[in-house]
Amino acid sequence: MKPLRILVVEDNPIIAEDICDCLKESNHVIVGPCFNLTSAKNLIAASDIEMALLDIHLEQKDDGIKLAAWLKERIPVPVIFLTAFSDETTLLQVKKTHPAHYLVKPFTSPQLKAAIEITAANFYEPNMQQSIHTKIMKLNQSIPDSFTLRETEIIALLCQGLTNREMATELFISENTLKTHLKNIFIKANVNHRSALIQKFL
Amino acid sequence: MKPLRILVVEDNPIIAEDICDCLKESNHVIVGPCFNLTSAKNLIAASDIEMALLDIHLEQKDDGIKLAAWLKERIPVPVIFLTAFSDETTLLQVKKTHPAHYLVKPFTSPQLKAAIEITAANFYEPNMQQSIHTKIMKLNQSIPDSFTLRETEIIALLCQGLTNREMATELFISENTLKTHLKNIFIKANVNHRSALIQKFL
DNA sequence: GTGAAAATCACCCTTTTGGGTGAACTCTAT
DNA sequence: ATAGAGTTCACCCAAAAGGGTGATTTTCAC
Repeated sequence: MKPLRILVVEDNPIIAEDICDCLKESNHVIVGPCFNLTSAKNLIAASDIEMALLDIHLEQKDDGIKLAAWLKERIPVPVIFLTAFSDETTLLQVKKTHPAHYLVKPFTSPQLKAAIEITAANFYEPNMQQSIHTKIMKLNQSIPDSFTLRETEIIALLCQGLTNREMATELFISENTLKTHLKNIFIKANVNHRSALIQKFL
Repeated sequence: MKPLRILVVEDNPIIAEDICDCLKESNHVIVGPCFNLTSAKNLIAASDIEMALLDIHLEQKDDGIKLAAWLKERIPVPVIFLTAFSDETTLLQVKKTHPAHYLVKPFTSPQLKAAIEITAANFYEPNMQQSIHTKIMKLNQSIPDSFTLRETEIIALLCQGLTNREMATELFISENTLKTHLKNIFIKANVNHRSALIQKFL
């Protein structure tokens, strides 16, 4: 897989070393390691990072969580927490930051590697087609008149930013037919142009 | 947290028992446990599940992955893999299914609990979406000619599915001016219609 | 086999968008 | 002061999309 620039924030030097060794094996570029909030923020400002491995307990008990929240506001980057804390209170805070992954210490090198791989795949190789279908199905349950199979296909293509002609070609139907479907879709989704529809699904 | 109906697929009875004990502690409803592909599919058909804990190695080495792929096509449900396999080949397959979490055996009860909590939060308490402005800024770094302030404003509105007239009204400028901006945006983003633009950002 | 739903297609007409050109009027940094 | 970037606006034309009506064929459950 493509090497990523990964921020490492871990105040225990021994664990930090382990993490860095593991990252090096996978050919990732380590940003850090750093040991507290301020140096982490400086590092983030200085380098483009693509993933963050954060320890929760730094100077304060919840610094890692604060950092994750701060990061979330600024850069769209997946966060993996690495922590010994799995108590209810911590978890409640953690959940709010919607981390990509959560590793409870002690963890093994394969666990870390797997977590990084999965996270990277979910974040950087999203399966667009799939998720649109999923969203349509979800919406189908809440809408009185649900979409037919053909209609969901068309919505999926539409959400990829295709024009009517492109979609018609893709589906081997005439542009007129496609427009008919589109009209029905708009009525069901209660919108009157494609942008609004895309906005609903994407 | 709200109890979830969780499908458990694990062919090792001892581990299955451990998992179920852990789920019971957290007040979740166990669907299963079951031990192979077919019974899992039957269970899924019979009951509405809200999460799936899948062992990868069932009868065949990759049954869990197949099940996850099958599930993904049908029901929008987060999947957590529980497995001893963390080799490259397995991981490659796993990544394609975009699981919510991945636990390498042996794992502890707190690890499992944390994984479930995080997964549930990510899936059922959806994260506040990254502001479009943030995404634009991110894209700005990778684009030779970056967007101006006014342009980012317009992109943000466009991504909300507004028409030209609506955007012009919103920004107190004429429709012609808006169109000029839009033209520039399209050139910079290298697209030739709004849907493709939205798709790029949303 | 019948009826309903889904999918296919053709017109027509209006509105919206996309794209080209040209031109002011701010700012701001040199 | 002035060059350049950014914002504002107008006009024109062509292409695409939206919306209405009507009709035929498939498909599938009853």
